[in-house]
Amino acid sequence: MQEEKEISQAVVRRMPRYYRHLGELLEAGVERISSNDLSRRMNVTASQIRQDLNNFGGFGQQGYGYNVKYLHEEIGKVLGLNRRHNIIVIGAGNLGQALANYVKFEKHGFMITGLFDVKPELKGMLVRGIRIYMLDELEAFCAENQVDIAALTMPKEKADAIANRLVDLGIPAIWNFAHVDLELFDKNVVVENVHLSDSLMQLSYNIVKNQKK
Amino acid sequence: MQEEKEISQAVVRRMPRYYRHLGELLEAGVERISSNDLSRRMNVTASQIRQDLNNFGGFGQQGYGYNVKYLHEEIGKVLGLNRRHNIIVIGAGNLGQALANYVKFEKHGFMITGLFDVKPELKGMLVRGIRIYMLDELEAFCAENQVDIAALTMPKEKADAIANRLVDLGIPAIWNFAHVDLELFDKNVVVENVHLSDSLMQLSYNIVKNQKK
DNA sequence: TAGATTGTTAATCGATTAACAATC
DNA sequence: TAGATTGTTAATCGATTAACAATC
Repeated sequence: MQEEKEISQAVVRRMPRYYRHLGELLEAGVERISSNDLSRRMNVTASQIRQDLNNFGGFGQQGYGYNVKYLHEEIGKVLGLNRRHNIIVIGAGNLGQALANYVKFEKHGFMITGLFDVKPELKGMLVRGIRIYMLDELEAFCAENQVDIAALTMPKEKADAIANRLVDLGIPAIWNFAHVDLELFDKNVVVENVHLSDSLMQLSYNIVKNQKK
Repeated sequence: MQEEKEISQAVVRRMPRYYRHLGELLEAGVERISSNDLSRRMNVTASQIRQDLNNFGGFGQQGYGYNVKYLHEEIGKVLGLNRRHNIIVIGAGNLGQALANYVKFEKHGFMITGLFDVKPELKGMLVRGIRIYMLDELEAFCAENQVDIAALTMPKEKADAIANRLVDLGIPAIWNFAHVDLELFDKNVVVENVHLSDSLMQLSYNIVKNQKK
């Protein structure tokens, strides 16, 4: 198969933001938009918008601009939002339950289908209709249900072991909230980190910097 | 005052990760480490590590490497972790309460001092000892308590209005979990976005890409 | 001292911006 | 057709990597 030109993660990181803004324009009833108008709205250069989009296809039309509905759909496809993703959440603590309660994800095809924990008192509980299983039921669950993404919200000490157990089960992607860099033996598994502490520290850095001015 | 050389956000984003790894080394009783050993551990180049650190000072010693404890402390100072940051959380829903329950932040000086919501039934409730106030008590609270960071976890429709109210109150930084790009009239306010949906979409992109191979 | 490893300058690489021909 | 705006090539800018002299 022809090797496609690798698209940089810098570009990929920007795509959800385009998708979001186009969704807002769509809701506002805007039919078409030029890279220039979009650039003003998003505070990026028009040039970057055109470059970014052209990594995935020629979605615009000279003299016209971009059709909002069409571009929104196409970016959705690029991001894989045209298919369903089943998510399990490992760790049914506050963060795990918060994720389970977050309905917005479903709009884009991300469905949480199970929560897992080790605390016996949680067994069988429902969070917004989603069942909490015991961690030792994980293998059985995965045998019967397709799982596309596992979100890790357990303490960092347990993250590596469980992550590799998930990899063994053939789960292709990990959404990691545990405060470690996962060490996976299968490098093909996709990992996306959400390190809230790191984010706070960046914020803190910028506060201190700002106060020096 | 002498204008300091601006440090790129690319560098700033990497600092919390250095801090974390040095913390782990410290706990493991490691006394010193060379950029080369650290680079192997973190999967970055030794050259980048030395460049990054030298933006903030010469923390190492030729022929020796870096003293783990010292470097950890210095990066902590760079990130502003040597001072206390008071955080209020706007929106006492699942995510807001999950943040309030997250004890780890306190270790680095980030203290949540209040939650705010509009639902009357939440008024006066405690989450891990932290009180939930009504949103109309915000001004009074800020008059009596120093607030360094406001975390926004309310629905996106309300985010802009509340964010600008916070800016008016002189709060210097916003940790934004609402799914919008905030439009602030004061550009000096520091904003750090945590867009969970965007993160999921990136993950989704990479899953689809991986499956094509 | 000899060996190790930093701090820093120079070289390379990649990402962003500018420019413009193509074309709707 | 004339005007607008894309898609794409070329130029610039910035970030990463390599190299090495300084020095512990």
